[in-house]
Amino acid sequence: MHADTRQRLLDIAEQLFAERGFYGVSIAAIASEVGLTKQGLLHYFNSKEKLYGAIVQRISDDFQDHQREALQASEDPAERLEKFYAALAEPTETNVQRTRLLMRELLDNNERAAKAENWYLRPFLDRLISMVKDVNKSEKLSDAEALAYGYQLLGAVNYFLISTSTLKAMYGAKFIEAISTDFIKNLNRLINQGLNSGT
Amino acid sequence: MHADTRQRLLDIAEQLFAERGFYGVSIAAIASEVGLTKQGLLHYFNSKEKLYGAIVQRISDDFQDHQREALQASEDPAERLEKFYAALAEPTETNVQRTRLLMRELLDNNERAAKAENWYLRPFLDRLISMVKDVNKSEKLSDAEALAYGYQLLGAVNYFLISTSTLKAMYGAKFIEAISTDFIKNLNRLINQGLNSGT
DNA sequence: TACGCTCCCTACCGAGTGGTAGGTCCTATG
DNA sequence: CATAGGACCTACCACTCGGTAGGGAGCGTA
Repeated sequence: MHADTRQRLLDIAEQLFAERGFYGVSIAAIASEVGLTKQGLLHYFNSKEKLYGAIVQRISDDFQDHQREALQASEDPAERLEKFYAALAEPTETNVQRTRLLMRELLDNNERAAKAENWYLRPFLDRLISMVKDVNKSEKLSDAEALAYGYQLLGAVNYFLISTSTLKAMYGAKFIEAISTDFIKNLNRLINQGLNSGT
Repeated sequence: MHADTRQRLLDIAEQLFAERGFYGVSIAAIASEVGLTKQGLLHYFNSKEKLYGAIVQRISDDFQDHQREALQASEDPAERLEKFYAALAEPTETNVQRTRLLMRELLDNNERAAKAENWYLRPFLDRLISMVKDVNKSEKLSDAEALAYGYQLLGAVNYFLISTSTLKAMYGAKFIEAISTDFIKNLNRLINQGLNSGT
């Protein structure tokens, strides 16, 4: 019961973990933000790791949902890919937040990478590979080529998303908004040109 | 004096910070790795922040040195850009390590972003803008367009670098090596096509 | 010999960490 | 009305954190 408190816990913890990282946030801080004591939190998730894991899982699930939606959004594979990346690049607050968190996960995951065969993003990437391969079937891209290509765009989008706040402070909000526009434009160009003009 | 110990301190701390993040490493852990006590470390850098700052500064300086070298490596602006990104993408251990650390900095910097006008990467980015603009002068790219473009490639390269270890665990080392080859190939194609085929 | 300086140590501090033990209140069910 | 269990509390545990105080060994200089 009280799934409400549980949700709020996840929401706020997600935000804090995204901003400060796993070691940068104490469960006491999270709890107090929700209006609980540390032990109130531990009542729902009996360790810090469990809480963190639940958050990553939730994000991963949502990501795959969005990916499935993108698959059904259009008939044209190229357009599908465009929409997919456009959705990823959307500078929503929660989107930026989650990208930050996943980026941190990717960095921290390095240590425990041994168990990464079953990494939560595996199905996400597998689907990405097939999406890319669908765009230009005549070329018969290998899985490696497709992933290399899809990962470049993924990196471009994610890196830009987590940079915007810093860039804004550096160059001013207006300048960065201009960049955001150019960014998407450029991205779509890369998607279409990159895949249609041979290896 | 004893610049030797100081260097070893910086080297090892850089490695640990890159792997586990600022809050993930204690100065005691760093010191013991070097063969010192915590207080031996504090003799050289009288706070954790100072140590971390020195590391970021050192990386930043080296990056700009490499950038300057790239500028003098070739006469052709496009080729210059190619070499520049190729150098960034080199999967050296130290290169990967430093990319990880800088990525973490970028994530953590969000909180203290207010003071980012003088961020250590500012000159690096400014130079990048002019490098991109040099490639196709006839088009007269705006600064925003140039940065959007340069940043996409920057993100693609950096994101891929920090991902390799996880990807290897997921898809196997052989597959990822294949991707690395395709990655550079693809990157160069993006550099040339992206800039020469109109907005 | 005396002095001061660099390098590095042991001992210690206050604050904060994740987690446990045990209890109280509230509500739903019998 | 009794009881069981979920939700949440206070109090506390053992431990780690970054940082300070102070001292000692080895050195160069006077």
